[in-house]
Amino acid sequence: VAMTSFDVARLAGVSQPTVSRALRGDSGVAPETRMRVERAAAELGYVTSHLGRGLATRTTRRIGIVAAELTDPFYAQIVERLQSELEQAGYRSVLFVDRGDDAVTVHELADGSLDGVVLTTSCLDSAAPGALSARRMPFVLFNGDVDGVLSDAAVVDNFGGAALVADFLVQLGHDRIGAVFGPDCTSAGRDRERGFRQALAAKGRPLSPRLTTRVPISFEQGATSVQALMSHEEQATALFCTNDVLALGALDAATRLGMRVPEDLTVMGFDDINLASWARFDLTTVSCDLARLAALAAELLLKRIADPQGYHHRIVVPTELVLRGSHAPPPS
Amino acid sequence: VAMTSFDVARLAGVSQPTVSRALRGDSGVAPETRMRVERAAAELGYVTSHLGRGLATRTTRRIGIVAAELTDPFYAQIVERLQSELEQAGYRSVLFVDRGDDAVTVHELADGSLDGVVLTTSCLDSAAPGALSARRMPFVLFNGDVDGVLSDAAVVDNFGGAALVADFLVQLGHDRIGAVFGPDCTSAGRDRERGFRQALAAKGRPLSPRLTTRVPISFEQGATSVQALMSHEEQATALFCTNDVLALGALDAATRLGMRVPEDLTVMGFDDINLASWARFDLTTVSCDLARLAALAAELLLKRIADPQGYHHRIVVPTELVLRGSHAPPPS
DNA sequence: TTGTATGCGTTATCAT
DNA sequence: ATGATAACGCATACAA
Repeated sequence: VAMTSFDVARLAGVSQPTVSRALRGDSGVAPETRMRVERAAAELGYVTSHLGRGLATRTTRRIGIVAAELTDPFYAQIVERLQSELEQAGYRSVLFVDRGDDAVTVHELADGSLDGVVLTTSCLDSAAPGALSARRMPFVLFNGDVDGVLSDAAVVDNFGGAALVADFLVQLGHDRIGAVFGPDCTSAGRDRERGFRQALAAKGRPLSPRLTTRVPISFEQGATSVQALMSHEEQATALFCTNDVLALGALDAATRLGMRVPEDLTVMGFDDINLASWARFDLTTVSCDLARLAALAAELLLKRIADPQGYHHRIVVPTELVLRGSHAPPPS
Repeated sequence: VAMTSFDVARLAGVSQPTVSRALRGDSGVAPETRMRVERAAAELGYVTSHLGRGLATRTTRRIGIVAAELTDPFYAQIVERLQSELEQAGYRSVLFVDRGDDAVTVHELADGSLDGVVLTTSCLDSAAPGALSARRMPFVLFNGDVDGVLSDAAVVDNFGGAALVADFLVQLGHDRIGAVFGPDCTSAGRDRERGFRQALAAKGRPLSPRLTTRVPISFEQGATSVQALMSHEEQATALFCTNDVLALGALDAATRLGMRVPEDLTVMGFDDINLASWARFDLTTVSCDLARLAALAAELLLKRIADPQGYHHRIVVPTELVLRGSHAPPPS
């Protein structure tokens, strides 16, 4: 079932380059010739070879997406949005899963099989962005900044969003406020933590270290954090989890421990992922229009591919509080 | 930053084919030569071109995964598992999202950029499997059969699993049993429905049409189904949703309607996705080891790629009931 | 063990 | 408007 443009050419009675031109809709092909070629191609079930075209054009219409495990609903959601945006622009997505062990090397991304890369898991000190940059490989950072590398980025107002949470909790009257932070190696994690701490400090309510923990991001870690924090004698009345996945885990653990949310414990998240609005969670959180963020990231990347020399852009998407059912004033 | 094996060859003082051989670990290369080549390659930051290699070997080490939207946690989970299995075997995954509009055409899959395809969304009458088969393109069906096409497939015992649910509900004492079925165009949907109906009929409890509905598969559809079914005067006391995503939607709607699960309503699902075990859902469901199913599908596909002429295999994975907290005897 | 020559399937450049 | 020819970057058969 081998099929090349030569076969089509023979059947249509033209030369191979003419087949290439006709099938691509190149101008300067006689309408009648084009017809013949298209008919021949259809008859043979011919499909242009991706490899042949790629080698000749030095382009692949493929984008690498580096994400965490898709069992993390945050990543499932943004990969879905990125793939959709890229597909609409005629690009296919190659999925690279960063399972934390630095297994995604630059070699895999820079073997000429990709026109560009979306990085969604980069830390401040990650090597990939710098390496891609050095190779002139187009890439964009999704909600992340990296030290010392000029790059395009679409990021959330992480600092401001976290500050909104702090102000809100104080306003509700909470005094014993706890927090579950994610790793501080990412700019998102760092900024959310800083925003929260600074806003609390500004209200004269500095965060107690004993009501604070830092864990890898996962549903399970969110759950175990609650168990740990709630075993103190001085229990928090409100808990800020720096992202929704941790918050959902916290809600789950609270349920298992027989605590009522929000009567016994206020839980707040960040991201407003799909699950947050489900009735069983009804999570009060910080929304940042992830769909728009993905669209912006895709757009930045495609612009970079089209114009490798252009100025770099860093777009910040604003945040807002979404009040649902997981918050309340502290129990009296 | 263009870099070819010729550049490496020149720096190492050898011919281009020698570079190819040395870097691939081909036998018959002098250790000292190999050293020189490797050093030169490292110095230049050379990476073998995927397109060049692909064109020469007629192989790409890439697999297409056709799945539904990743916001469906079932698909997020299986794509994650498939990607992981394929990655371990040295293959990368290209993600194709079937958004229901038949947008994934065979042309996209058969342009020579993929060594094989995993189909997870095929209906009984889908065109893709037959077309891939005609083109001798390796593919495997994930939990699905297709009419009239010889193919490899890893499927769940859908019929048996659904029968387990029927027997269990009857045993619990339920009399007014309802069901939310998915589309009957897939073999999984069809078999689950048949298994459930036949097992109920065998117990002398045929399914009442008024307590039955058929909807596309999504969280939202599961929710609206409950609203519809529960507005009858004759309310069901137990509801079988033919997959967990529908069941989670049902739970969500039940919560919104102020119904208690399982006191007022028993809800059962099928698949045992990750979310089913979260405390906030605690869904009683049918488990079928999705991780194993994904591993089997990947294995079948890789075997097919290695031996295109081999016999086709259809592997059926058994099911078992997982009793959690969403079931109870009917309210008296 | 290594080098030479060729082919993989396209697009692009140049003639005609 | 079309055809001949040369890349694109690699692997492979063959020669040395």
